[in-house]
Amino acid sequence: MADGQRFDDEVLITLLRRLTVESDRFAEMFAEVHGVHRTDMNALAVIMDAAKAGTPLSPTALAAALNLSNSATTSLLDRLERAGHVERIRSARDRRKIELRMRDQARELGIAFFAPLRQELLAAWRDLPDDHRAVIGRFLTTTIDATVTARGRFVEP
Amino acid sequence: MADGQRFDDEVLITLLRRLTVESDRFAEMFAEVHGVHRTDMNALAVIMDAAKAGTPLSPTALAAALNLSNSATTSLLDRLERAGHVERIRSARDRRKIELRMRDQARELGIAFFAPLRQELLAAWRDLPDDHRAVIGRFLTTTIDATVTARGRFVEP
DNA sequence: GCAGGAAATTTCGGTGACCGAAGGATATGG
DNA sequence: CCATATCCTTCGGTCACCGAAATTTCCTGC
Repeated sequence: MADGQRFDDEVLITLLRRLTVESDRFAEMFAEVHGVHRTDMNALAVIMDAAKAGTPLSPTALAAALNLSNSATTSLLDRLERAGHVERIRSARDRRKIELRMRDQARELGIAFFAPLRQELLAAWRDLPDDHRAVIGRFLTTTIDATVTARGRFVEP
Repeated sequence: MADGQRFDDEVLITLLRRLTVESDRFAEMFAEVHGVHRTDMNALAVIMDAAKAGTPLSPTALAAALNLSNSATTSLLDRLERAGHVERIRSARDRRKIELRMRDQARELGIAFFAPLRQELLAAWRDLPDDHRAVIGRFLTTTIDATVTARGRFVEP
């Protein structure tokens, strides 16, 4: 019965909405289980991305990325430092600046976060042939672009 | 150069993550522009879904759906009622109960929320043939299921 | 038909994340 | 060196949220 379904625009939009809602729930549940806030998870993700890119992150840059005030970012970093996820290091060249370094603990938390989801996703996609992956990849890319564009429309319509 | 890209598991996971991040940002920005909280948006979505299903929603059921305490839900409903989005109606049969009714204003807010995004998405998908839509639809469905399963693994592993 | 308990919601007091403004500390230009 | 800018933190206040107690209404056994 399932295979006969027509995937018109409405159905795709509904599926997209369900996907984002479920992803959100997953992240929220994970944060709750591990006793951290959603904001903290997002902050760790930003810091981790910066570490991957080799760019040491500053509190101000983090605040901008999270759309958060500087003062709120200070207490966020207090929390993360107290929990042992992050280290504040005064820059040697400009001693006003602070560089944020992740501790291994946080990296392990990130892996623990994604491992179960990752495993399920890989299993779900195991039999996808390359041409289907190409279709899906282009779909995701254009959909991401559309979302970004739609957000831009609000800021400067 | 884009068409030669290989969409292996890693690439798809990255795209999926970017998609959820961008969707989140879109919702957050919309909430901020309209002076409501994220929680309020989620609450309106739940209430709207219930209205579509024809099931009048109670504050307690809303609290459960939002994973929120009853007292927090009370003040949330105070906000929504004060803003004119929702109406509290005492149930005629059981006068302890409250039924939540959406006002047209909130429905219009929801439409205003989705309209720009919807327009962009439809444009992005305009030329998708049916067989591609089927591939995408199955992908989204299995991915949603995988996410739900992964969340279940945490609760009772 | 009424005492006692259950159910649905609200009120109350307290906690903590967040914001804006003011306050150091360090760097840079004249 | 003094003035100004930059970066971060501290401070006081606001508001969403929580847990527990209070309120209103329903239901059951006697």
